[in-house]
Amino acid sequence: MSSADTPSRARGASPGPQGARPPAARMRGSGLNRGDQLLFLTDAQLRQGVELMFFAYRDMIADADRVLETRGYGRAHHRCLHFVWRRPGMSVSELLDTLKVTKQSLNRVLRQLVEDGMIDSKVGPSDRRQRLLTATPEGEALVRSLSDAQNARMRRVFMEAGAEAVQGFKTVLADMIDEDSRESVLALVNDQPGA
Amino acid sequence: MSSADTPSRARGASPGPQGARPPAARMRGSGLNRGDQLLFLTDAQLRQGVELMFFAYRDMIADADRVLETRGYGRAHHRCLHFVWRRPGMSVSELLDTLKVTKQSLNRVLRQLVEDGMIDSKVGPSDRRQRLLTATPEGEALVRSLSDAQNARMRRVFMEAGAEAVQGFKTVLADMIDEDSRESVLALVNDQPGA
DNA sequence: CTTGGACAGTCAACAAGGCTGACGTAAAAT
DNA sequence: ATTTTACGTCAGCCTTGTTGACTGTCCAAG
Repeated sequence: MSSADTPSRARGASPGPQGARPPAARMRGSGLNRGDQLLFLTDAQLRQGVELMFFAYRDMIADADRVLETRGYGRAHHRCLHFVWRRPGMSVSELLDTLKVTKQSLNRVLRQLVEDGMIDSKVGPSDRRQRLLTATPEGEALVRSLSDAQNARMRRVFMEAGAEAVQGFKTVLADMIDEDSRESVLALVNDQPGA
Repeated sequence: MSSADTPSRARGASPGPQGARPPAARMRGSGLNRGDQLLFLTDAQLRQGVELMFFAYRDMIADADRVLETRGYGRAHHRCLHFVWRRPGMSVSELLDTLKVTKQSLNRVLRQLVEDGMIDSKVGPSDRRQRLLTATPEGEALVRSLSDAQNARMRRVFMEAGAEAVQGFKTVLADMIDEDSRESVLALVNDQPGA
């Protein structure tokens, strides 16, 4: 079924992942639009992308884990609290849709967070079936300390990589999101908190 | 070390991945072109990076999950089998180090994979304490169908984003890896399978 | 040689956080 | 008014993470 070396023709290429090695053949100015270079997208190159996602995610997550551990929370609490903070007043089902987990998984950690006073849950005014969620001041404080941990890494990386690389990074990640949810996800991601 | 032309000042920043909504502070028409603007690395921009990693990883992983489900395996099996396939003959502790999980988590799934004939485990010839792991033909077949699922997404994304974006993507991810393990991880990632 | 420590891997028991299914209640549809 | 649908909750199961105790192997000091 597949390919050891199926080169699918594409524009795009990336000689080596990190900037440590000098870019091999760049082929600039080939006369093609947009990404410019026409080159082979081998399975090996795609595999590199997947593996890099794994390792980067693994290490990025670890920053927050260290903070969570001191509070007795896990990753599930983090995700839940983070998005509630991002969208104050969101309902449980909106949160479910964002996290793509089941109600029960969410409910367990959500209940803890409410009991612990990190999240405030109140019955929806127009639709009383809903529970509208908001982060309390304590919840916000925790979100902030979690963000700080991860932002430190991000800040270093973004500075080292430079603006163009960061732009590319964001473009690729945005494209990687399922098309169904992409629009709403990007609306969330790009929404300014203070606004 | 790793990167290209990195100024110490925050050069960088990417307004938004792609416009689902033109975010505030776009600085368009400032006379500086994209990539060259010197701009502040705000917390909001860092937060976008973290959130995009979450969503992209979530959806990327889902591709493989669908395949795994049909075989009765989970993500842990996937990771384990994948890296054994990448480094035939690797020992259990090397694998532990790659995955950064504890022995027992690994051992459970590893045992299943060995029992199911996906991985071959043999005593190390020079050091009989070691168990050297290799993917069997069946294991390789499974790895391939898992890769196919994820590569389809990667291929589309890489083509759509273009070569430069892909380059930036890989640069940023590589920088995001813990410095301690970065070198060895990149050696693994960049290692060509057929070589 | 042998003994003690370090290292590789295994096994047992437990916790976190996924999942499905059953259920009560509120809103909508008939 | 009654059925149907949607939202949130509760109970129970399974995967996969963790720590701790254990076996077997290697190597170095006595």
